[in-house]
Amino acid sequence: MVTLKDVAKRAGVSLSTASYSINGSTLITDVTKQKVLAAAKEIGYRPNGLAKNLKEQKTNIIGLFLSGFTGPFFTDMMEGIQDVVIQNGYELMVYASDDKHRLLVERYVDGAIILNYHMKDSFLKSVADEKLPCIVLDRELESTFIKPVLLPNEQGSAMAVNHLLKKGHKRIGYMTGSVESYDGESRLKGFKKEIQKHDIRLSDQDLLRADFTEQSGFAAMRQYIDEHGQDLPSAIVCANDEMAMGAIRAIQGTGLKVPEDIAIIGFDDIYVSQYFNPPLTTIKVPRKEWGKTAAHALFKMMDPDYECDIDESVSVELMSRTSG
Amino acid sequence: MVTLKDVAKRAGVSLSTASYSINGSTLITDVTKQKVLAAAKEIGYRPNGLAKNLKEQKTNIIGLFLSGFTGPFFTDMMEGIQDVVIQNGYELMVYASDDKHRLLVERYVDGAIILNYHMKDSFLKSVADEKLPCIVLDRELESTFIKPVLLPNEQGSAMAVNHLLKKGHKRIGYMTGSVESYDGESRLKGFKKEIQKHDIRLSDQDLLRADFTEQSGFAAMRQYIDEHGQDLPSAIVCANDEMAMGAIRAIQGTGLKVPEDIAIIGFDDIYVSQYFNPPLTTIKVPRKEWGKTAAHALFKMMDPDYECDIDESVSVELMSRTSG
DNA sequence: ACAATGAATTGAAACGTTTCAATGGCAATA
DNA sequence: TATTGCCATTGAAACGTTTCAATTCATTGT
Repeated sequence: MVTLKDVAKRAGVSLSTASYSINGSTLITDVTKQKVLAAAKEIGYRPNGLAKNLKEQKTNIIGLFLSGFTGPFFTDMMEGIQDVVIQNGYELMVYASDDKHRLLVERYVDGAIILNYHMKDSFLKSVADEKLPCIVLDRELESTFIKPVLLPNEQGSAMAVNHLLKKGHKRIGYMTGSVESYDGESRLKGFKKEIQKHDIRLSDQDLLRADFTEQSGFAAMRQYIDEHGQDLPSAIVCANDEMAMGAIRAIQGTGLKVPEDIAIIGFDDIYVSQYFNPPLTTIKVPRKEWGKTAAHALFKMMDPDYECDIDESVSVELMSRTSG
Repeated sequence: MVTLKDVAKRAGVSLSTASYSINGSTLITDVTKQKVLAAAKEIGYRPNGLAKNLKEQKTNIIGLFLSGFTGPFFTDMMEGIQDVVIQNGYELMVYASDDKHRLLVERYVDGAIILNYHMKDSFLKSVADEKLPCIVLDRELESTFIKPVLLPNEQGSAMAVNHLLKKGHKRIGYMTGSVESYDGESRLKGFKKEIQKHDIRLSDQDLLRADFTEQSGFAAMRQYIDEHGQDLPSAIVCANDEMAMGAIRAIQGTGLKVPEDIAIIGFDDIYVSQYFNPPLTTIKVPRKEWGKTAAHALFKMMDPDYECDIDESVSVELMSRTSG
């Protein structure tokens, strides 16, 4: 491996001069600098990031920690984060883990954005510190070195409920996802709150549980219809679009019509939703903006004087299409 | 920052004993080991990955280097790669860059999978070496430390052409993406080859160029129809599904019908395609398997004795739906 | 009782950088 | 000519580990 030492030897200067030259210090004369640069090029020198990081106690990398790459939801958000991170002279590295979270524990990053239900609150608290501030996107945890940037899930659910009430629905069901998901649980909470607010009774029977995938939505709905025959709500709100799509397919499969027999509202407004048949009424989440906001918040933690150009807070919007 | 030194001091042993204990060496007695582990826990010791990596000249990280996170295409592939990488005791880190590619140059990874048209062949050649083998997914470059794992694009295009010929089409157009894309160009090449093989004339006019996004497909098609009025091919093959969907929307927008007036075939079989209206006929790319194959190939380069459990080669399949 | 064996522990070098502090040389000033 | 001050360069320590080689110490065999 070609090291700075080799470059220095070749250029006939000391190690430190070589280092200064490579890093463009003003101390070094141009002629020496050129000599070093030429030598580096000749022997194909590449700086060793690991050594540099060890010395500087800093990687210039921001980590995005996910529980998995699955689902169409995250790419927009990554783009948003990436934009801001690059703009600040850092790199973004995306990482999915369910167990040891090594890259976080072992300080591979200068800051982290967390959207990973596999990480326990206590784990995050033990890991976040001055040199490694964290933004959490999936829990309400807050401390000196941990700040949440959350979606207005409850508000979104309320929008969906009100939309349906306005259309005259009297009995509204809900399909929720896995319990581990913060977004899932807070969407459910918002739904229940708004239902109560309007003095509507919500029987346990009308609360379906699936796991956010389309398949699970399909299966849950199919089973629900099998069990409760003709005694169905006239509308169902789903905790995400994929389950909504699964539910719709299940309903259609039994000969019922959406939205005529059962209206369905989703959440997220993923790309497919507008093309689905029928086009999905849903709560739009501005994923890219969410990512940007998170990244800005992170840089603000890393540098209290940091100036965000645009720090929009995350808001949510009802897309009224055909399905509900 | 709590270091191993602190742990050693606290446990009343030497630095090296502490290190051996943490790493579970059999040399150390259990009682000492426990003492060290307890001390580590008490003061909240976390190993410093950077220091470790520097010493070991190895990160246990595999990098996936993309040009961007955009588009629905990549998540499946990431999953495939992730599975294999984890299974081998490594971590996967995903990274998008268009310029300096720092994480690759500075040896942050032990191996790399490349799908990034921003990286020049010469750059890759200069960067790949014994300690950093590369799998390329987007070019035919091959050397001792670089191996390609490619999609059978030409074969896929041929399938599409033959499918259309069998349906009686005599004049088939093609919508291609940006020139930088290997997949795009080889799909085009396969199309031309198969067309020639059947002695069909392909006028330049019937070759549309867009940039792989749905919008660009829409725009290109719209303009094409505006310009060439009634003189249209009866079928068009598109280099990916997104453009196909854009093209279909443009066609439908002028009152024409798909597939009755113009048949459309896409490429990739992204998730949306089956739900599109009309459901998209397309060439299915097994993205997850592609990822797995690439990862296996990489580990084989990193260790010639590496045994893959399943090393399927990548194949492609025509999904005959409604659009073409 | 003493050397030989072996196990447990430790000292110290190394990984490739950055950067502080020290050095050397040279021109300008006195 | 001797002193000052500046500038370019260099030596050496440090970052937190791992691991080879050396050391200590108890145990065994003779």
